[in-house]
Amino acid sequence: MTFARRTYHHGDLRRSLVEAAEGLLEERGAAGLSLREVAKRAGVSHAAPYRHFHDKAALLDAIAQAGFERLSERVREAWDGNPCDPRTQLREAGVAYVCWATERPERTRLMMGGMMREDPLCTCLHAAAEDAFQWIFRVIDEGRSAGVFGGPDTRSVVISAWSAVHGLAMLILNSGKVSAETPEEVARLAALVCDTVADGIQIRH
Amino acid sequence: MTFARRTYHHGDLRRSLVEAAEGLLEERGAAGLSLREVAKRAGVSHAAPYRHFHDKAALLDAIAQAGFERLSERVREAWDGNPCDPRTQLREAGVAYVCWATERPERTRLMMGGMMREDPLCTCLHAAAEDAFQWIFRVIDEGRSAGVFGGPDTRSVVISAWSAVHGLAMLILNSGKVSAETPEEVARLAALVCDTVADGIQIRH
DNA sequence: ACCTGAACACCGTTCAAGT
DNA sequence: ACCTGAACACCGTTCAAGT
Repeated sequence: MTFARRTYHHGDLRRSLVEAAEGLLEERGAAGLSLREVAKRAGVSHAAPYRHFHDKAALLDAIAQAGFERLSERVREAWDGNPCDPRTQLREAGVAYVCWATERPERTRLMMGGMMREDPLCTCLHAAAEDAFQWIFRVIDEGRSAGVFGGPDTRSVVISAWSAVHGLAMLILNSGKVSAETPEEVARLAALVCDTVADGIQIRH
Repeated sequence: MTFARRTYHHGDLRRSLVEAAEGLLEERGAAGLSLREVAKRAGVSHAAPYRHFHDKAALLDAIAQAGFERLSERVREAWDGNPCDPRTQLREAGVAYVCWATERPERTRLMMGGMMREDPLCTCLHAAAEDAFQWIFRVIDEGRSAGVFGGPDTRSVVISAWSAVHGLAMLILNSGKVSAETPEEVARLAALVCDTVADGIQIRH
């Protein structure tokens, strides 16, 4: 990738640290990730990361934030790809959400495991999460405007739909009771859960 | 509670350790819980806990297991309290699940945060979790037998219902986007989500 | 400006030794 | 049988010092 360092200065240490941390995260989980090991893998001393991140939490925040941006992108694609079809939009957005989450177990645990409940130091992380969740809101809102979905109010329906999608991802990841070995099986379950919710919020004629 | 120790022998150190750990858990979370601090609060040396637990994970497992037993009890009560009424059973079981979980944030994060994905050393933990989840299965199975609920098969319907209930609890706990400050608000949202699922799986006449 | 090396206060875990 | 105290190998974080 890059030829031997000529000085003790690193080219782009911040990026190298994030990449090393992402690798270590999927290998050992957030609890087993040590900043010293990250620094070692990036080829610097254990104190060097503090030039780029205030502390360990700040590095994990950066990884979580990048995760929300990518998840957001995937859900947006499902929205874009199925215009004027709220039921399919809901199913495809849900499938994208659950597939993305289950493909990256440790990253998802980091993002969804309650790291966001801390001090509002990192507004960027909250903004990235907000943006990802925004697309689910739009799917429901558009469906209600089109007269396909009903329910008492948009917020209530969003909570129901998002709970089902998010819950399925968490159960596959953490419960050990909902087995979905292949990506196809994950997608099948996600579609099933989304269709059940769609049946529950659909206006009947 | 107990009068001064006469010897360096502790009366029931195992129990004391669990209680100290439970307190520390809700105060600082699983990541901030140290075995040395638990030992200090129980009034023993930092090596003493190893007489009763193989390692830190074993202590956390014991706490998680007790949690599943209590959660199971609450869901079972909802089942018992509403015989021959699957729709109400589902709603009340869901409300019990979400309320219990949100009342004990750190304990629930410990139980549901992926601790169970480890080696099958602790069969007791898995059995306790299995038992808790069993009641949701029964609610759906009974509802399908009674001709109230439909769906392709019981397993699929259970996954949809459990996903919605579990997902709501996780979103309230971890997302920072679904706010439910009071127990009443939590119960209202849980009932709403359960009713949406019930609408989705109900057989229509 | 960017990184190093030593230092500090913590960890989990082990083990010989005490009662 | 049950607990202690010292010891080991790790942590995260800080900071004077180097280039």
